[in-house]
This record gives sequence, C-alpha cells and structure tokens, in this order.
Amino acid sequence: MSSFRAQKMAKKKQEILRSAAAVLVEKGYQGTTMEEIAAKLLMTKGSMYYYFKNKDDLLYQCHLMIMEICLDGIEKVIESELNPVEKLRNAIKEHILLATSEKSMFMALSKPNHNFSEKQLQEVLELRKNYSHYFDKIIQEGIEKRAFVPVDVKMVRLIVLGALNWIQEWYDQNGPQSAEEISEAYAAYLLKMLVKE
Amino acid sequence: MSSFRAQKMAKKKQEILRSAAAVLVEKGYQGTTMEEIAAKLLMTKGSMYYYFKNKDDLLYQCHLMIMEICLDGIEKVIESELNPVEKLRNAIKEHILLATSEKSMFMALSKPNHNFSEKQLQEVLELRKNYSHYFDKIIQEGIEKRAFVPVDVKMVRLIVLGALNWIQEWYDQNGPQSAEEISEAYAAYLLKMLVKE
Amino acid sequence: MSSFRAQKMAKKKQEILRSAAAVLVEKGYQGTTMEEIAAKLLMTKGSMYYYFKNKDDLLYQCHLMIMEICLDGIEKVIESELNPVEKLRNAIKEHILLATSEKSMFMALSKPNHNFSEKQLQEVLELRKNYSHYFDKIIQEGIEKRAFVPVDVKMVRLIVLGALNWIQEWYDQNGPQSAEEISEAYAAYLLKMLVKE
Amino acid sequence: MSSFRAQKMAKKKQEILRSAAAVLVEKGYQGTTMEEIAAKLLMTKGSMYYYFKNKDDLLYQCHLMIMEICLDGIEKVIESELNPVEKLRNAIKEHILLATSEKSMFMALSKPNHNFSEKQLQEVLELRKNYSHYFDKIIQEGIEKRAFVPVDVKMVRLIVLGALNWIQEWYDQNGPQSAEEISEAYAAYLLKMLVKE
DNA sequence: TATGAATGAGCTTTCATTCAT
DNA sequence: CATGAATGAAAGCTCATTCAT
Repeated sequence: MSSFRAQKMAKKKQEILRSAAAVLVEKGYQGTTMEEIAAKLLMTKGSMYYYFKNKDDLLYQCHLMIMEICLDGIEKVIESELNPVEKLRNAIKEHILLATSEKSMFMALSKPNHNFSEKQLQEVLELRKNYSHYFDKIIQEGIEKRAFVPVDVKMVRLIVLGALNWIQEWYDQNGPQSAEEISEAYAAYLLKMLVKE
Repeated sequence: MSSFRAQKMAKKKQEILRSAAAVLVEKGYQGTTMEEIAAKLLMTKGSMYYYFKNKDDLLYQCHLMIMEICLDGIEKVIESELNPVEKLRNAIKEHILLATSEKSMFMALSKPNHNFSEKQLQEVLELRKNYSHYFDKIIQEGIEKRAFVPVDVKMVRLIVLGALNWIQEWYDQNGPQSAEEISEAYAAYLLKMLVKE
Repeated sequence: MSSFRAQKMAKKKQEILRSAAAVLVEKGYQGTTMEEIAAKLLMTKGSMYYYFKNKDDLLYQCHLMIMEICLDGIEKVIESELNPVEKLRNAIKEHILLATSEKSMFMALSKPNHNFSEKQLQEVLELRKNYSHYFDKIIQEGIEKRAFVPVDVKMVRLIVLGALNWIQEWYDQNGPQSAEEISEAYAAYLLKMLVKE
Repeated sequence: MSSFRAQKMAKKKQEILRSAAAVLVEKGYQGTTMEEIAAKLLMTKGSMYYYFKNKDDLLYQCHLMIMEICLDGIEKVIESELNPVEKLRNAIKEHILLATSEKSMFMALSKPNHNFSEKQLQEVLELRKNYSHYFDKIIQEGIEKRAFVPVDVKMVRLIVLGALNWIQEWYDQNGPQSAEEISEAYAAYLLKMLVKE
C-alpha cells in the first residue's frame, strides 16, 4: 500500500530530523549547511530535498519534532498523581535530561524567525506557549494547594526555563557531573524559590 | 597630534562595536552581514574594513567590549560595602539592566568558536571566567558570613546566570514590565535559593 | 561504477585545466578571474568550485599538469638512442613545440609563490628540478662523449631554457614563422654554444 | 620659481618610480597594491595620487624610466669604438648588471597590456623596439665586418634577450655567483653562437 | 529514490580612487 | 602637500536549490 511507503518515508524523515536537530542546535541555523547534515547521515545534499522542501522546512520540522518530545514529557508529568512539588521537580528533571541527552532542546533553537511563514511561526510559538503553560499550570496548582508560596507565575517560569536552557551552553557529556546529578541539584535549588521553609 | 587622530578612530570603533553588538546578538554571527552592520551606521560595507581587519575581528572586539562593560559593573558591586545579599541583588540587577539596555549581553554571544584564533578564544573565555568568578565570590562570601545557606556555588551561579541570560530571548522594550521591575523581581526570586527564611 | 563517475570527473578537470592554463599564462595569476576561466568553458564561476577547492588549487593543478606533459616529452628524448647533439636538438624542439602549441609552457607560470602551501610549492619545484636535470643530463653526457665542449652545465642550461621560455612573449600563431621553423633555428643556434666547429 | 617646484616634484617622482619598479617586477602589476608601494616609501596611499594620475600611469612611467636607463646603457656601448664582439659582450653584461642590480629589468615587466591607452602602449613598445634594434645593429655590424658568422639577426637577438631576461627568475643576490661572474659567462657562451672558431 | 553536477544569489574581502581638511 | 577616511566595483568563495539521469 501507499501507507507502507508513507511509513517508510516518515521513518526516514524522523532519522534525518534527529540528526539534523543535533547539528542545528550545535552550530545554529546559519552555521549549519545542508551538506553537513547530509554527510552525517551518509547521504548527499540533493537527497535531502526528497524529504524536505527546503532548509527552512527542515528547521520547522525540527522544531515540531522537538516540541512534540518535550510536550510528551511534560504531559506525562502533568497527568501524574504527584503533588505540585514533585511535579515541578520531575518537569525540571525531564527537561534537563532531554536537553542533555538529545542535545537538541527546543528553546535553544531560539527565535524561530528565520524565514518561516507566518503560519509556521505561529505554529511553533503556539507549541512553545503550550509547553510554557504546562509549567505555569504546575506552579499555579502548587500555589492554590498552598504547596508553593504565592509568586508571579510567569516570571518564575521564565527564571526556571532560562536556567534550564542555559545548561546546554556548558554541559559536557564527559564532564564530572552526570545529567542525572545536575537535574537533581537544579530541581532542588529552583524549588527553593517556591516552597516555604 | 597623532594621538588625537587615534582617539577619533577609537571613538568610531566604539560606535561601530556598539551598533554591531546589537545586531550580532539579535541575529547571530552567521545571520549578520557586514552590509547590515554598516548600513545601520550609514556607512558602506567597505568602510568597515578600515576599522576592523575582518568580520571575526569585529566579533572578537565586540566580545572584549561587552565583557569590559560587564566587568566594570560587577567590580563596582564587589568593591561596595554592602552585605552579600545586597551585593548579589545588585549584581543581578546590574546584569539585567545591561542586558536589556544594551541588548548586547555578553553571554548571549554564546560559544565564541567562530573562527577565533586560539589566543582570541582564550582571551574571551578568560574574561568570562573572571565575570563568573565574581559571582562565585559573592556567593562564597555570603555562605561564609552565614548570610547564605551552604550551596554548590558553581551550580547556583550557573542557574543564576542562565536565568539572567535568557531574558534577552523574550524581553521587549515596549512590554508591560520595565527592566527595572524585572530585575527587582528576578533578584528577589533568585535570592530565595540562598537565604534562609 | 563509481570509477566511471570518477573518470568522468577527471576528464572534466583536465578540460578545465587545459583551458585555465592558457588564460593563466596569458594574463597571470592575479590578472585572471575565476569567472573568466569559467566563461571560456561556458560554465559559471560557482561550478568551478565543484572541481577545484579554490583558485590556488586550480593553479597548482595547472602546474602539475603542465609539468607532466613536459616531463613526458623530455623523457622520450632521454630514452631515445640518439647522440647528445640530436638529443639536445630534440629536447629544444619539443619544448618549443609544446610552449607554442599549448601556449601554456610551464616555466612561464613563473614563481609559483602565490599562496601555495609549502608542500605544494616543494612539489612543483621538485618537478621543475627534474625537468632541468634532464637537460643537464643531456649536456653532461655530450661532454663526456666529447660531442660537446666542456662547459658550465648549469649555466648553459639556464641560457637555453631562458631563451626557450622567452618565446611565448613574442610568438604569434599567425606570424611569418612556424613553430617548427623557429624550433629548428633555435636548436641550431643554441647548439653552437656546445659543439666545436 | 615654479621650475624649482617642478624639479622637486620630478625628484620625488623618480624616487617613487625606482621603489615602485622593484615591487612591480617582483610581484607583478596585479599583485602589487598602491598601499604596498606607498608603505615602502613611508607615504600613504593617497599621497601617490599627487604624483601619478593612477596605477596605470605609475606603471607606464615605470616602463619609461626603466627603458631610459636601458637605452642609456646600450647607447654608450653602441657609441664606443669597440669591435662588434666586444660591443655585444658589453651590451650583454650591461643588461645583466642592470637586471640584477635594479631587479627591475624592463622586459620583465612583460606584456604591457594592462590598461594602457593605445598611445601609451605604442610608446612603450617603441622604446622596446629601439632597445632591440640596438642589439640588432651590433649583430648586423658584426656580420658585415666578418666578425660574426651570418645569422638570422632577429632570431639570435631573441635568443640572447630571452636568455638574459630569464636570469631574474633564478638570480639570488646571496647566491654563489656574483652578477659580474654570471654576466661574463653568459656573454662568453652566447657569443659562441656568433663567432667562428 | 538517490545523486552528480550545475547554478546563481549573496557574502566577505580587497583595493584603486576620491576628497575634505 | 599630505593624509585620514570613505567608497564602490569587482573578486573569491559558499551554499541552498534544482534537475536530468
């Protein structure tokens, strides 16, 4: 069937996106060439155009894929039966583990201006907003349940996500601290902004 | 005198750097063209090369300039007679005010790999390390004076600077909150990680 | 097979080199633009970079190609069973015919300083030395066999090659004398420096 | 008087030309920048334009100056009371000494195509022709006086000048042989083409 | 499907030239 | 007279994109 073809193509697309995202995060949009992405997958530049309309499309799909992964992660946390403190702790840990393992954390693909169509741009920003809102939701819930002290939710969320997204700037897979350890510590410190002694 | 000429040239260089830094931070190294930088100063592309050897040199000098400004700021804080809490609060506020006013905060010129010579790279990294160390020093002092609870100094500093540097990603000069307000709030929230109730 | 592709690419490279050499000899390295070379082959500037890394590489490969042709020519002479007088006569004639037909005689690509890597430079100079040595060998052999009078071999060789390489400066394909005639005359005159009456 | 001014200007022009010629011969027309020429004279680029209309003009004047020097040299030889053999020997030696000392021998500024006006081009070619004719004259006179064997005058002259002009390609001021020695040897060998045993 | 080859727009850089001071 | 500063045209080079095979 054609659905078989389609499935095979989707698999390949995924493979390309996963590889491309890593390079794009590392070197930035303009600093990454199609050739470089292709080479890493033992393909040729030209072949990429069978799967993606153009470089912008590739970047766009990267954003979508990464956001999907992130949203999956946080939705699992949201739906869990944990208390707000544990929820936020898990959300933070999940974010860090994704960012350090995939080395392709979404926020780092910052400012998706590039040449996106208005529709594409809105789509990406919408997904980001969703992700942010999940954090807001956890914080809000925590405040309402008196697990957290009252705070400016948006601002605290910006602080938290900023701290998390910066990790990629210095994280070294071969460094002394594991991503696991880092995520534990980050969660602990950041929670101090929200819990009363 | 020739020193007059030299001074005039230095002034112009400063002017270019200031303008260039804004564009470089906004669009990234590869996304910024020499023409764009020049146009913003009502110059021509070619004229830039009278002042800077090449694009890399321009970027390098940007890093130096920005770091100088940042270091000046934090040194003033360090040398003040304030207690650690106020020192850190001021350091945070200073950083945010610089980042939002100049729109050219240093850390955002992330990963100065581009084509820097080893010497240039080391120079920039050294300045960054100095800046970071000032934060460490404030935190360390706070712990020793029992103003702060004991923490992993480096990790807390990474959280703080990460949160601060992220501000540029969303800060909007015409937004509802002034940089002043933001900096107050950030300082208050971040200090919660360090002070006992 | 991939070797078929490779062969096709090699052919194209040859074609480009042959055309480029002519222009380079005519106008010099700095006076020749990539666009000019490309245009003569009905290509675009950009396409050249598919075959050659940069302009220097193109020049380097030109040198290699030309030297190969020259060395092939003189090796045939060296290996022949002729006496020294005839060998030198043939070497001179061969050189002139190549220089005038290809209009891309090697020595004329003088001073291969341009931006060659040390390795490239050594490679080219080595090939030139080989070529010169073949002339020396012929002269030396002639002296030993008493076909030539004793002379400073190197100096006579320099005179001969100098005279030959100068031909390009004035040779005109449509001039009154054919390359054949010129080469005959040159050989005859130059041999007078070496043979006793 | 204005003639004093004019004289001073002429002196300066001479000085510039002498310095420029050396660089032009060394690096070629396109390979030499106005800045380079100016720097060697501790001037600035812009100042050159007070003395010369443009770069082409500078090159043109270089040709004129060099040719004047060469012609002065050979005219002295021509007017001497020596026999043809000695005349040719001296002409050859003079040429070599100029070429190696000034490192700015005229023929080396080969192909004065650059952007010369037709008039300029004709002027330079005329001077070159004059220089060549002096050699022809010496050779012709030698043949008539039976000092030389009959030869194709033009061709022998081309051989001689070719050999001479090539010297710059390899001459090294610090090499084992002095220009004096080289010129003696060259003259001796080249004369063998013309004298009977 | 995949790719070798070609293209052209756009970028960095150089440099002859100009001109106010 | 001399020069600091600016300019713009042209060059080398890169790279996203296309397309015949």
